[in-house]
Amino acid sequence: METNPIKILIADDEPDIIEIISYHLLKAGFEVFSAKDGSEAIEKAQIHTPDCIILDIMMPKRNGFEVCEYLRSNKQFDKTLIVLLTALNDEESHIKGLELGGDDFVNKPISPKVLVSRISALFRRIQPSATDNKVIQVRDLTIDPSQYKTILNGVTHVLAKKEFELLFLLAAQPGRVFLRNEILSQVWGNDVIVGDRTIDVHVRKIRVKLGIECITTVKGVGYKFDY
Amino acid sequence: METNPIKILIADDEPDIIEIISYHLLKAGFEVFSAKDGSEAIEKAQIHTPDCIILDIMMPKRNGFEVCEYLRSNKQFDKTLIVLLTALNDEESHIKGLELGGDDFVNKPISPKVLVSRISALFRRIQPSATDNKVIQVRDLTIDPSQYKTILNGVTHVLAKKEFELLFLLAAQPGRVFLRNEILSQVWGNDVIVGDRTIDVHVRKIRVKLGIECITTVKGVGYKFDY
DNA sequence: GCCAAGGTTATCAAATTGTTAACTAAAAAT
DNA sequence: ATTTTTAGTTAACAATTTGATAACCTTGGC
Repeated sequence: METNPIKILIADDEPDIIEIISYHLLKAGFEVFSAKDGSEAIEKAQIHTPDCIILDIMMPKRNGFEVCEYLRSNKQFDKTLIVLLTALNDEESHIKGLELGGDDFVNKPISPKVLVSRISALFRRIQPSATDNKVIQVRDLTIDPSQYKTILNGVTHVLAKKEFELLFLLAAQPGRVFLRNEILSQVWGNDVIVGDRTIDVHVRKIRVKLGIECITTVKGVGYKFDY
Repeated sequence: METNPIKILIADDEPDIIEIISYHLLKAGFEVFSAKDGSEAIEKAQIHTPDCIILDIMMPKRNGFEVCEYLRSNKQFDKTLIVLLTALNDEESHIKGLELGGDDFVNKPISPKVLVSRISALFRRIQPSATDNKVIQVRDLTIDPSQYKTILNGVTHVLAKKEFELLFLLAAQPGRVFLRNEILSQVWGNDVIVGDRTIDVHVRKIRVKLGIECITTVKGVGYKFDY
């Protein structure tokens, strides 16, 4: 899976702030852009479509509130996190910032580490859960657990639940041999007791339905996905 | 869709804090539960499965960090927002709280209005699809949630509320299989207990009313929209 | 040939879903 | 206020699909 780095734009009129925060963001693995005022922030945002924008509220040209409002009126930045940063420590600004669509509001002075930590927490929350089912793609075979769907060469093959789960288990680690015991505990669960031939029968059904040799028998050991 | 109020659990050993924050949360339309220590927080969390938990860090029995860690080790609370609240104002706690899985970390004293505002911002961010009422258009089928209206091939079909909500849920992510549990919690809500056949009956009504094969059964798993 | 391991098939039981009708509660109409 | 309509739910039963097993077959090694 393609793992482009997460892009963050930081807009502040104090070069020192930009420098120190950029440093910490880079160290945390983000890709960083910067802007020195509100207008530049909008320009850079349009160019790079960052995943997160850190906005100082008091900036020349256009202040943070204005930039935030502009971004939120644009569908392009729907999913862009906005972190507002300010030396003002008043309740009104705080609430205003959040109501304009800010995702976080942080008072200066702020430890760069804490800021990075907060941003990471936001990303963690909005990212689709890591436990989400992942699509397996091998040559012309697609196995999609979120749809319980197996597509071979453009044709959808409908597998029953157990068949699908068995295939998915094996295909998740192509080449690896799964012992019969492993297969039983993963697909059937630990407390279920089924007979010796059950796995074989299911393997057969998969072979028949897909019509390809994708599950290899390893005699005396188990089965592996090999395609 | 499901319009049950958002549930928030607040855990703090100072009754005054609970009272004032509860007041503001209730005023903002949330349903509020409270706990006076860490153990009670966990109990109440298990009973009510709140959408957000506000945890004071310094509490008797189990402190906020411990509760946070416990919640995060439980899949049941995957999607539960955790806001950590503390009078300690040190960088280490702040980072620790976020790394343990907290979604926000707020220093006391905090204006209740600001706190509510922050929580609302978090919900706004994580529930983008829950609030957006987008029209779904697939071939000659239009599903318009703003009007609770389904148009197939120019003809308007009137679906009842639950029928419509079920169809909309599935159609919002075509192809994706929704487990029966997911459907129940999305359309009927977490607290409602309905019988096994209820979903089937509603699916049938949709099928009959629309007269097309748009909902596919995935036996042993759930249903998906496929048209 | 004999044995062990796996393959194949048919069959039956169990699980799951589909269908219909009836009941209840709420909303709308009279 | 009463009746009528509608939506939602449930129960009972039918239909279907899936899963498991037994029985038998095939293959390869010794």
